[in-house]
Formats: sequence, C-alpha cells, structure tokens
Amino acid sequence: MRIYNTMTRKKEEFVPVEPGKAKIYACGPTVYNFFHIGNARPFIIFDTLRRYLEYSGLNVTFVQNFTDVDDKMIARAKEENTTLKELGERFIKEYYTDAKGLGIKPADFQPKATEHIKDIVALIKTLEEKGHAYEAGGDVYYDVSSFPGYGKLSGQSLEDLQAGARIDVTDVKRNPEDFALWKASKQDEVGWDSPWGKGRPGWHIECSAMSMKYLGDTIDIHGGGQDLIFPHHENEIAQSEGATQKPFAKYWMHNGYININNEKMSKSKGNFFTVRDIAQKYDLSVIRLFMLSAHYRNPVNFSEELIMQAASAMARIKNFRDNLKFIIDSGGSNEVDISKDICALEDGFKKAMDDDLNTAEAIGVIFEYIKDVNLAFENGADKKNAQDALIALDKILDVLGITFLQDVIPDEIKELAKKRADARANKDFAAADALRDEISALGYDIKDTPEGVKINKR
RNA sequence: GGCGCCAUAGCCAAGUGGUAAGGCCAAGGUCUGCAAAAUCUUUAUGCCCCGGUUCAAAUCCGGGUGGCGCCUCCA
Repeated sequence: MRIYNTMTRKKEEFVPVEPGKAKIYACGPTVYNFFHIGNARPFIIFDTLRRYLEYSGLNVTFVQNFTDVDDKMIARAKEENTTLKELGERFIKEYYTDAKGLGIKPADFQPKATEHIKDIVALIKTLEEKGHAYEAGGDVYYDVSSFPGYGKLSGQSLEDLQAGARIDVTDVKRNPEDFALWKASKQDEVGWDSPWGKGRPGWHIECSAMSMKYLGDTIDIHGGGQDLIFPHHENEIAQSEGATQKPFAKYWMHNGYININNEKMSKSKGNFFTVRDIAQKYDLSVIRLFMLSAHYRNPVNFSEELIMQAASAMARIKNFRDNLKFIIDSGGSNEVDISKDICALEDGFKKAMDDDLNTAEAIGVIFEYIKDVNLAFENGADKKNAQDALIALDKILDVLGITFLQDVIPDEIKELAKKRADARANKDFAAADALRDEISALGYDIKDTPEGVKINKR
C-alpha cells in the first residue's frame, strides 16, 4: 500500500516498523460538545484505514484519544455549572452514540488525558532534564530553539514562523513559538499536583504521552485533520523526539476539510452541522458514504443537496442487496457465472485502496460490480449465485464500514400485500390498486415477480 | 510576509504521460393489467486560461486567472 506522507509530501510505500503490525494514532475529539461533520471526517477516514489494514492481514493497534481537559472544557464546565469530569463523561457517551451511527468501530485504546496525568508529568520531567523545557511561574514551556528539527513537518523554519506569528510575546517565554507543556491552575480551577505546583497539561503533550504509552516510541501512522499539522503535530514531534531521540511517527496522514460554501467548517465560524442534527433526517451511513466518495486529502463541500445525492447512491446499493436477498429467499434456477465479476470487484477494490486509500475509486468499483452483476442476472440467477454475489459485496462494504440495517417488514404490511394478491387473483384491480396505494403511503414499494411478491422499504 | 492546497459535464467526483471511472439529475427503452419501484441504454473530441517539453499532456514544466487553508482554539 502507498500512503501520502505529509512529512515528505510524497506517496510512499507503507512499510511497518514491525513487520505484520501497524500502529496508528489518530487525534480524537475534545469532549465539550457534540461533534460536527468536519470532526467526523478524520474519525471515518482513520476508521476506514484501520479496517483496510486489518483486511490486508496486518495486526493493527489503533489508538484515538479523548481530550477531556483544556481551556474550552474548563470554560464550558463553568458555563454549565458542572464539573470537568461530568462534562467529559457526558460528551464521551454522546461521542460513542454518533460514532456508532457512522459505523466507527471503537479504537483498541481510547485513553483520556485526565487519566494519564502521571505519564504526562513524567514526560515533561524528561524534557526538562534534557534541556527542552523550562519552568516559568508555575507554567512549563517547551523551548523550540532547543529542537533543531522544529518545523520539519509543516515545512517552515523557525524564523518564518516567528515572522508571521500573531502571538503576543510574553515575558515568561523565551521564544514566541514556545508552547505550554504544563499550565498552573488559577485559584478555583481544576488541577493536579506536580513538581511545578498544581496545574494541568497543555494540549499537545497528552498526545505524545499517550501515543508513546500505548504504541511505543516510534509508531507507523499518525493522523488527523490538516489543521493539526501546525502547531499540534509539529509540537508532538518536538516533544516525543526531544524525549526519546527516536523518530516519532513514520507516516503522517492528514485529511482535508469539510467546507460550507467553500469555507472551512469550524466551531469558531459557527458554520457547522453536528452529526446529531443530521441524524434527525438521514441515516448516518449516508454521511459515511458521502465522506468516502471523495479522496480524503481533498476538501469537500457540504450541503443538503449533496447529502441527498449520497442518499440516492446509497439506495442503489441497498436495492441491489435487497434484490440478491430476494433471490436467495425465493430461490431462482438460472445458473450463471459471476466469478469474473467478483474478481474484478476484489482486485479493483484493493488497487484503489492501496493507492493512498482511494475510497472514491473503490466506490466506483462497487457500482461497476453492481451493474455487471445486474446484467449477468438479467435472465435470472440461482440461489448460490446470489449468495456469492452478496458475500463478496458485503465483505467490501464492511471494510468501508458501510452497513445496512436489516429491514423488517411489519406484519401489517404483509397483511395488506396478501389482501392485494387475493384481489389481483380475483381480477379486482380497483381494490388491488387501493391496497397498493395504502402500502405505498406507509413507505413501502411492492413488485410482482414470477417468484412472488417483493416488498421493499423505501 | 512564509508555507501549502484546489480548479474535470447541470450537480458531485476518480483519473499524475497512452486517448476522460463512478454516482446524482435528465431523456429514452424493458418489466407490469395500469402505475410506482426496479433495471438497462444514452449523456465531456474534452479537463480554468496562455505558452513550452513530448510521437503522445487533464496529467510534466513556465507564466497567468479564480477560490481556499495553515502560521491563534480547530478535524
């Protein structure tokens, strides 16, 4: 598999640090609110990456953290007159609800920052000992000038960064680009005891500490949104490599943004849709298909029109599966050979995914498969054909994390369908049409076939 | 100012040197007692513009135009 590495700005062959294994760390949510679909993109992308590497036979360890202490968390808890802990627990629970709807499997480890204070403090102490960190008034800062590689991920020199910096230079920092590893708590703020007094970790240090704790000093893939390249990931490199003198991550993967009217969706701009809101109106598997319909590094616009397009595309896949299930249930007799089509599906899928996780092309391969199998089944198919076709498709859909709920046809609908069949048998078409309209009004489509009556949920 | 991304049909979107995947919409056909649904077929001599390299360019190089992002919390 080839992966685009932000560090080298090239597609590179993926060679794991340890043969047969893949260690992945993806930056997770700050749990002070419901997450929006811009946040959802990396969750879906890296879940798909993880599934594909597992499908490829690698033993994957996947870590995604929860940031449950930072300025926003503290401000929000204060606003809502609650504790940091309660706020975090509440939105972690909500995260799992939305993630499940989007087909995101829980990571192997989902560590919380607040449960790793000891690891974080130990890492800061190491950095202090090695001359990368200094204390200033209860805060501890990372001295970027002590790390020669600073800027290598974002492609910026320290001078360039300083020239464009919009940060106020404070007296306590040695360089304007120095960032906080540890922040002293204000009077009534939450905090943990440390060698520098009561305080809390800075944002960047938690990812370094938890990545190294669960995955070791050097991992294979570190991922997140493009907006994390600088400063977050740049700082992680400085922290981890400053402490270990070993490479922190072999491959850096960054997804593009979700835009609204070509502008980045972000909480500060207020132009966002939460996954929770969208779930009111659409099946979240549609959002997943929508996300995977474009290459992960490209920006994608979001609008209701585009979601409706994705919903129609989703319906096409669903119809195909329903047709296969109908053949399996009713048992056809016309044997055809679809082994070529199954091979084309599997080969095409692998080829697409091996090329820097090209899910857009992979989805194209699925639709070509649907068309080819439909053509092959034009004059009917037998039960085994349909089973083979369904198993092959579902295997691929599972790697993409696109799942379908089993439609249960209610007895009420079955009853109406039976009455209609009786009316048709008696050539009472007026009654049959009335029953058909009734079924249709309840959201079901009905079709007469030689094998029997087929009922589909719309 | 520094670093970077994007531009392909009415709407989305693959395609990084060999003659434009796929989806949505639309039109036409098939099936059906009629309809709906389903399904099939059709739909870019051309990929923002101008030069260049090449037997060959959406793709590589140079120069424009338009849009966006990071350098401050952000996925």
